[in-house]
Amino acid sequence: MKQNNSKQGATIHDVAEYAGVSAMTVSRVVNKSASVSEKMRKKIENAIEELNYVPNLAARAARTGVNKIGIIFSNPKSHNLGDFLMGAFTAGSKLGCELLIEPLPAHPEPLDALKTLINKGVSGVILPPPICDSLEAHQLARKHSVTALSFASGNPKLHSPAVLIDDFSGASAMTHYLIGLGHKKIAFVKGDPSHSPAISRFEGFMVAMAEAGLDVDDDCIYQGDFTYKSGLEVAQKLFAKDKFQRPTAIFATNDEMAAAIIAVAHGMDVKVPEEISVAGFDDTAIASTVWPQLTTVHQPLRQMAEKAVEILDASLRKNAQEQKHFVAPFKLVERESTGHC
Amino acid sequence: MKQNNSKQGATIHDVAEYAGVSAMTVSRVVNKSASVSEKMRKKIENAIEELNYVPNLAARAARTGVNKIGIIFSNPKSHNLGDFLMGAFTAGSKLGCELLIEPLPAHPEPLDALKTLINKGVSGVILPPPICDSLEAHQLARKHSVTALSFASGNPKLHSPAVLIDDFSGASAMTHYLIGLGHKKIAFVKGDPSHSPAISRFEGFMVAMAEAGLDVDDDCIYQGDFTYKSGLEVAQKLFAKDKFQRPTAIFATNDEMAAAIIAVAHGMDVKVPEEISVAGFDDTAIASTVWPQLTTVHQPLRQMAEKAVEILDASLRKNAQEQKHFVAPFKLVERESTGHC
DNA sequence: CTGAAAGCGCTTACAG
DNA sequence: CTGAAAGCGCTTACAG
Repeated sequence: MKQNNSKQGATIHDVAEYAGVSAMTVSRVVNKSASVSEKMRKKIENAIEELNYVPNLAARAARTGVNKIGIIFSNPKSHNLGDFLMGAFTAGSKLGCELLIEPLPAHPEPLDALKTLINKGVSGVILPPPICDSLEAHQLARKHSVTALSFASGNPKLHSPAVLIDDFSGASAMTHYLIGLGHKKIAFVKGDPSHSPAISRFEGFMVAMAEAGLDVDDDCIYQGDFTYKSGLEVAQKLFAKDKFQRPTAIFATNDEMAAAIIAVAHGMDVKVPEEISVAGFDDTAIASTVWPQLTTVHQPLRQMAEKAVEILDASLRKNAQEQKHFVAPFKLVERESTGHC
Repeated sequence: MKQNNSKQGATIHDVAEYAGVSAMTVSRVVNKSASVSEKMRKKIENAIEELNYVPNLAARAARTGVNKIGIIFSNPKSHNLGDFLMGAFTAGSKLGCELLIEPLPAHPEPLDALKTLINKGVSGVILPPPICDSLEAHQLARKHSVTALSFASGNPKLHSPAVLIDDFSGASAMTHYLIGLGHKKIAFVKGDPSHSPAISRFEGFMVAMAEAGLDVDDDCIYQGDFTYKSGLEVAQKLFAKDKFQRPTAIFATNDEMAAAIIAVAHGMDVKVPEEISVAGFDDTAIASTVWPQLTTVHQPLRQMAEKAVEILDASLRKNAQEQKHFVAPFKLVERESTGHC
């Protein structure tokens, strides 16, 4: 069975011949694995360009072994798993590394998931909240020479790689947006306090309100835990209030809670956004499922996952000169759940 | 950088030596690519077992080229993408084949997605509804000798491979379950009629009702389109009815619509399941997000995706004696949104 | 039915 | 800094 490749693809030898050097030197340039004279590098880079050379990952892997990267994730039912996996696997197949997924719920202790991955021989591992903030996890990884990358942490370790968004600024931007719409009395629903991004988002909200000279009453701050159900409970308290006492906008730390608030509003005949604006955070699938669709802060999970895999892959190669912390841009997504006051 | 493999792993030569044959013959046994005498096969199979031999996929790919499998999917925001990708990539990495994902929304015409994949050199492609039911799509694939697998079609082509659940029986089982709970007046929300599973599910409902000798009033059948919003609209009509005229249970063709119905019920102060039971279909993430959590029919997407990739991979190898149609078992998942009448 | 040889495209020592 | 040789583990012709 022959390879069914339309572009037959140039090999390292084609490049070598074209540039008039040995395959060895081409390999060195491609992998940045040793110094090559400026002159040769130029010639080779030109040949690569000209011949449209792309290294054959399978051949490389046959010689080198595959780079295994572990991924721990907490919630198999989460609404953003699809995006995350898409990004991770896109990068994985581009770079030719093997991805091992380890769901947290399969283990009694979170650290066991990491141990399992280490035993399977990973060279790096992606850690989401809250395990990305666990010192033990980082120590365990380091002990086994496994690079641990904090993913979407609100509080990344300085000495280890991280991919994240600026949660503080994201929340601040959303708050300013609501204020810009004329809202003065804005409620906030906190997330699970053990998740570091929840903290940063809350801080972003508070600081933005202070910047605008707006007070935040204690009774406008609700404690949620990121679940839909907790959003339901918050909404029930919120809408039990007299209409004129109520905040005119509510900003929830994630989309699931915001979606729940909309659901309750719908049932209590409170019009969204006419009577109350509702904003979420993350822009997961549920944000565009519910109606009215949620105004939220988009977290580019797909690109973030790609980047995380790239960083971990690079950290194992010689040319590991990648930046260690990658802060992805968030984006305010204005949909139908928010409006003028 | 050495491969960081705890188990160093036996090679084909180790197996050959252990069995006292040539590597060539081992390869033949492993790949079932040519006939080998019973005696040798036994010896070799024993050696493989004994040495715990697993073929090195990278080395194989270096020689053979990778098997590329295309995946078309319709909705990047769908709630079950995560499960699906997880299964597909699990199988992909186990079998050493490359997966190319092509989102439908990226193309003006659905067929363009397929053309793109064909141009990229896939040997097989996974087609979800509704494109799996398009004759043109199958013809196009066949014309380019690409194997097209229908995924979760309600109406798979007999001559081409398919992975699906028995939607008819799933819907029937759910209907019988509701009837068993004492419900007599059961409403049904149809799905997008261009999706073949929607049809089968409706038929399953109707037949089950007939089997139980229960009438289905025309005004108990609602037309939805699988979206949350359509569920919202159905719910508004439904709950506008007098309490004593209303059905005591409603069965929606998918979870999103069922979730919307619960949301409206919540707001109109109709207790679920005390006053109305709500059932969904698919068991996607949203089913266990909402509260009360949805009683639904679980479709094992992860395993189905794995199977689909396995079938497509096998169809390219010599030992393509796999069954062509794989019907995965559905499961009735009883949660809190349904109860006694 | 079985095997010795050559090669997939790349990289790792080893020389210069 | 550069290259000729050998080898990663497997499979494809080619012989017998």
